[in-house]
Amino acid sequence: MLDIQLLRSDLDGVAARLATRGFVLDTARFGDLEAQRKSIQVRTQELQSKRNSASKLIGQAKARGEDTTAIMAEVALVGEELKSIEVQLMELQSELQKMLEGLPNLPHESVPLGKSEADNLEVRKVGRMPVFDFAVKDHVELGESLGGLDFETAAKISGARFSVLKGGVARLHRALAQFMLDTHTDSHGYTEVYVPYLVNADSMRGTGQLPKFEEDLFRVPRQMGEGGEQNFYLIPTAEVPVTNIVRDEIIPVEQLPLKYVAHTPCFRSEAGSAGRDTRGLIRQHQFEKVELVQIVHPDVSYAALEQLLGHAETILQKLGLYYRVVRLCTGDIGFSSATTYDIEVWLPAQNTFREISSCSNFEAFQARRLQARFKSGTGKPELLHTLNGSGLAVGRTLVAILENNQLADGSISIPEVLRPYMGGLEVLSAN
RNA sequence: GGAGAGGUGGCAGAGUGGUCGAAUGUACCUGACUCGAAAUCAGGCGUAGGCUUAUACCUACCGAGGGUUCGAAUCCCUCCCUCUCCGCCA
Repeated sequence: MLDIQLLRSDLDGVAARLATRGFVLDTARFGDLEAQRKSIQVRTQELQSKRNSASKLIGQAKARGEDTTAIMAEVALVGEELKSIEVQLMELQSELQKMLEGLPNLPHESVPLGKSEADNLEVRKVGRMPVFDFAVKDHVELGESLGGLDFETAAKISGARFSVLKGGVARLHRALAQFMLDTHTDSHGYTEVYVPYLVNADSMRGTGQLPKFEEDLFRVPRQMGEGGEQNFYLIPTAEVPVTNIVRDEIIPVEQLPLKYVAHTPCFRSEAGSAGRDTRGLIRQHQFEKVELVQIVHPDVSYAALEQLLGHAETILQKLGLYYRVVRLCTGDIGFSSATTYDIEVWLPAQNTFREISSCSNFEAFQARRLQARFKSGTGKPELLHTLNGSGLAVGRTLVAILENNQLADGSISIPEVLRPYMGGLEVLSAN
């Protein structure tokens, strides 16, 4: 959420910056709502003040045993007007709130201008593109012939966009997650957290998934007492529960930065991506991810972003995967993000790079919704900055290992760093 | 699932219709005392919003939402959460 004070003081400036990411801010409507809000709020507070002081007088008069009918008649009139004007004020404020919640974050000045994915900026390529002296197979073919990937059974159990992993492939998948967690906790200073996979609407609102992106989520209705109904939502990323750890909290400045890593499943409805990436593990309703979250002082959030990006890259380097880092342009960054780097891994079977991590600085956008603040000594509480990044998407990393490490006979050479997690296995082959 | 207790400021904890945004303690900040510190004493110390050049002033907030009333932390209704005991259970 943006600071409403900023919209009041520099509406056109905000509109211009939002325009760079293709968002049209209805400045006339905002100005209109604000003007109404202002006059009605002033009037409301005036009336409340009148009522309060009259009520005080009544109390004092009664204490002295005096007659109060005259003043009570007077204040009754105030009450009438108050009742209707308070309703108006509430409606206006919820209109404004709705509008505000629908505004995406302002891109940082350094974000390259652009309309779409095509305008993203390649920052660097790292590693060496693997060369094969045989025809490469894709991960589906490899996984199935290893007896470790079964989409038909998954379709029977659940439907499209689910998978069943078996044997060595299932273990490799687990090994990847363990390796990532261990690396981030042992070498990068993150604290491992285990968090709920079902969260409430407040948490989804806090990180920006709600109200705008409800159709991307799996909602789990929940019957409460006496006809009450509330929803749980399956998390689309660990970002949601982990970042919400600091919702409504005031963190002492000396505890910063908070660095958390969590390994969770992620659930996405993939509404609107029908027909895209239907083959294989690339786009699933359920997948695993190791997520890095940092909660930091505003002064250091951009340094923290570079650091976090480096932590994610380390995983790829240790796995020996070829990848590139891409700076997303204004037209392609996510709703809540001020700056985003994507890491894309090389997939030889597709002859292309595919996203395997996304690292973002949200600045105070999420913190404002979350009321996540820090306090130093005597100072007032201030909003924190929040960041996160995948470190990495486990399913897609598995795809990358299968495809990049395939041998001519369809077996897979296990990266050295994973072997301790695989009982020392060096090559994964059928049976 | 059954029975009970409770949700108040950073924390602890008073407050059952009228100067209560809230006693008191503690933490924190400032000052005095001290060579310095501790102890002690004095003062300050919630959040959000409005209006304002600025002070000042005003409004809202005592788990959430609704209601009664001239007036609600306090009374009524609904919901949520926490704790204790019993039962069941991975």
